[in-house]
Amino acid sequence: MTSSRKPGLPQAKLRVMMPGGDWIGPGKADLLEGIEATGSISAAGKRMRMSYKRAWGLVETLNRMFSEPLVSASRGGAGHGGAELTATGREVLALYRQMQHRTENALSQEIAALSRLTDIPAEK
Amino acid sequence: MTSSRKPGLPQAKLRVMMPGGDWIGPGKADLLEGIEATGSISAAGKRMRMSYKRAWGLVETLNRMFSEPLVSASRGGAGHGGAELTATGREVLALYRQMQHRTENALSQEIAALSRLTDIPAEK
DNA sequence: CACCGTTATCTCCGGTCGGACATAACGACG
DNA sequence: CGTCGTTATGTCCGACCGGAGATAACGGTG
Repeated sequence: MTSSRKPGLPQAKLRVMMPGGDWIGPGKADLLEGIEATGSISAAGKRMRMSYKRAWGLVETLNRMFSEPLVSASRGGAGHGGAELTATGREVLALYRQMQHRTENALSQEIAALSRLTDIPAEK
Repeated sequence: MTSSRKPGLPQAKLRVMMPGGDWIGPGKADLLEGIEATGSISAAGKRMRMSYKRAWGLVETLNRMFSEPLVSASRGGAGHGGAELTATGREVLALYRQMQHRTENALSQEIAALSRLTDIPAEK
């Protein structure tokens, strides 16, 4: 062994700034995914250990960001209320995941180079 | 004209998470560039309309992130003190800019698709 | 040895963010 | 028509962030 290194590789995260000044990043993407998986804003928030207030605020922002809402929510009713992604919502989520994968693939070279710069040079 | 759109395209910003929990994003990259250009932490901060305290804190973080400092600063002396990028600093800055360009190129397709989702559909 | 501009460090403070909690509305269902 | 779980909305509060400003250290230079 000639050098040691902090555990874990550098990791690129993506934030897509939208024209209105809002943005979508890993947090909102995960929340969308959680809503798709659980059918509920509060459950999706709970999964991420985030208060309902915050989860609801993020959804409100997401719904403002595009010309059509990404999340459709309903109170009461058969399933005692719930939420689901709209077609636009699924599309935006898929696009963000696609962007994530593309960046990961595009940056592996530089990630490795940065990781080397966290090496602790061996003793002379 | 069949649709209108908010001005400006979506824009991807990159945040590279480093193993220690710190990260480097557009702000720290611009600050490094400013230090390289001005030879001073305070001048670089001023250019970005940021307090010296904040600029100095960012530099401290940057110097902790890698195995060698990115910025070398000196008080007093010939030029009344100043700061410059180390070789590692220049390398990290170049790598980040490279990553920026690669992501821009890799994501143009999805950026365009997201932009279409901010269109306001034409009247029927 | 005083001067200079920058680095380095401190305190104070206002704005912001998010959590915790409370409350109400909702609407099908039994 | 009461029950239920969720959405929707509010208040209160502590944590954190960053700016403003003060102060000192530094070390060549004149």
